[in-house]
Amino acid sequence: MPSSTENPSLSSEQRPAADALGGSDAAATVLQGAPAFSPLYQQIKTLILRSLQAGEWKPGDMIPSELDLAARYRVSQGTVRKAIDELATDNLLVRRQGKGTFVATHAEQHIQYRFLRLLPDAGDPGSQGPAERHIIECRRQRAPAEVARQLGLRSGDTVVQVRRVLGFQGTPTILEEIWLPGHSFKGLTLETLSTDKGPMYALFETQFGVRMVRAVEKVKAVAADADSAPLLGVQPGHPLLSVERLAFTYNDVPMELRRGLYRTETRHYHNELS
Amino acid sequence: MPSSTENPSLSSEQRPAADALGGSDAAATVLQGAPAFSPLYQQIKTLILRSLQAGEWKPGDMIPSELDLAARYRVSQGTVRKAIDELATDNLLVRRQGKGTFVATHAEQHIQYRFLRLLPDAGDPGSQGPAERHIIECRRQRAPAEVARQLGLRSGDTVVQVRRVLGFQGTPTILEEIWLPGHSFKGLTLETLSTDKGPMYALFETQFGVRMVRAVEKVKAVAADADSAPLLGVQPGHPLLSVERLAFTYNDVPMELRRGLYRTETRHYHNELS
DNA sequence: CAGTGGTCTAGACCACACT
DNA sequence: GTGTGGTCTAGACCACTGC
Repeated sequence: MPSSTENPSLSSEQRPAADALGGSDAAATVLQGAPAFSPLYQQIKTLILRSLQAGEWKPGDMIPSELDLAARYRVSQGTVRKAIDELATDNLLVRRQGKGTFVATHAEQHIQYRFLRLLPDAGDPGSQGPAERHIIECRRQRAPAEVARQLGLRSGDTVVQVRRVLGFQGTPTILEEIWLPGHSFKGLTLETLSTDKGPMYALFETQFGVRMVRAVEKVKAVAADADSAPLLGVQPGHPLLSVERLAFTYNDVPMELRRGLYRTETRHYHNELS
Repeated sequence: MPSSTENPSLSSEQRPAADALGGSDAAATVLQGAPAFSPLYQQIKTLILRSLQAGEWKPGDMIPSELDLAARYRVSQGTVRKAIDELATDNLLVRRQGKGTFVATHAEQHIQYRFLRLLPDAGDPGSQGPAERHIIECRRQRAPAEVARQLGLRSGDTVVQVRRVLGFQGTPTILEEIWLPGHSFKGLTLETLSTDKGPMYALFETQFGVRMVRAVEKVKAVAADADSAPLLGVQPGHPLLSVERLAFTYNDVPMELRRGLYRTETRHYHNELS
């Protein structure tokens, strides 16, 4: 135990929360001007987040126990607990009683597609086996202006473009166009994608160290055009769901833009509101 | 109020009620079969929920302070706190520091439509003022089989059917068909609906004591049919978003079925995934 | 000022998973 | 049994709101 002067009323100033136990300490940060009050557990949350970004703990790994972290950050278990709680509700960590707390991953999640909201109208979702996948193409090119804008790239930067079709029980159902920053996805090839089984986001984690954390989608109704229609086996003009997804890594950095066309004759986009 | 509000029954197995928790219990009850362990804060949550359902505290009301509730249920403040925390993340309660904890309401929420996910493609959501509303009809009838099924009614029970159009800046955009259990919405008329300003869900709260708590939606792409097209000012065949919403009150009781057709030329259905 | 929710601590004990 | 997360308590103090 360090200096017995660990007095309980540390809340008035920002606690440095010495990262390693090495004890850089006592350097109470002075809150000048604007910086609003930030509770300790928020600071802990940020520190944990930083370790996640830095790859100190990788997807699927178990992170140190609450007591270990409490010792490391020099706070009580309850404070660490609250930080982890929030990270868990954000789906960045997964708690498992009796075992430990783990870094969330897109692999090993018994739900095949974590972000895909398309469900069959009837029957349970798991009943129709995995989707059939056909990669149409995978090439590197210069980012179109709109793509660059959404991915936070400079217009002209290299992106990887992937096109593929997903089918269920022999019926082509989803046509997707995916753009990824070339810089972060060096070496992604059609070969890689075609060979791989399992969710694409799992591949991104294992092969490129990129973990998608959250996403926003814009959904519209559109008519199938001459290009898309044959790939989905419908007539031009057929109504399709257009789903544009922007997915983010840690720190709200956009890392993927995905434009999908969904057939919804026997499936629907499912959403829960509260 | 009279002191009749005594401690409603907590599961006796783990809580000897008032006495010191020294070691007096150990009443390791052998409940075999189903009844799994239920933490105290969950029981508290259920009790609070019950009070909400019973209307002891109405939407907009302030509920008793944490310390009051802790005394009432004979538990610590922390336990009440955790119960309230969960109810707050479920959007059933709203905490306001320094003021109190309040029952959530659809009125007074600066967001006009709590469940409506349709946003303009560009510009901020609040910029285009309120929607223009036209009630087409409001009548009582026997529930079609499918409607009855989803609302948990017997086929043949009375339902209120409402049809209306919402427009933005002069453009009809949403055509909705709404079914409500007749039993819970006695006295709902076209007159009432037309006169009222503000969200329909707010009206439901104030006039009928029905608070919608959560909802699930099924979204599809469809083609405008001959009936809908003129009401939305589009050609038959025009692609529209079909949004079927089932909304629930407390206790997951279904209370509204709503089928909407959305024009999405300049708007999109927005969704956040995590 | 008093009252409310919000943070933090320290310690006890319970439930669960592995070995 | 040991180690993990999960629950519960009691008490202290902080931050915000309104009288």
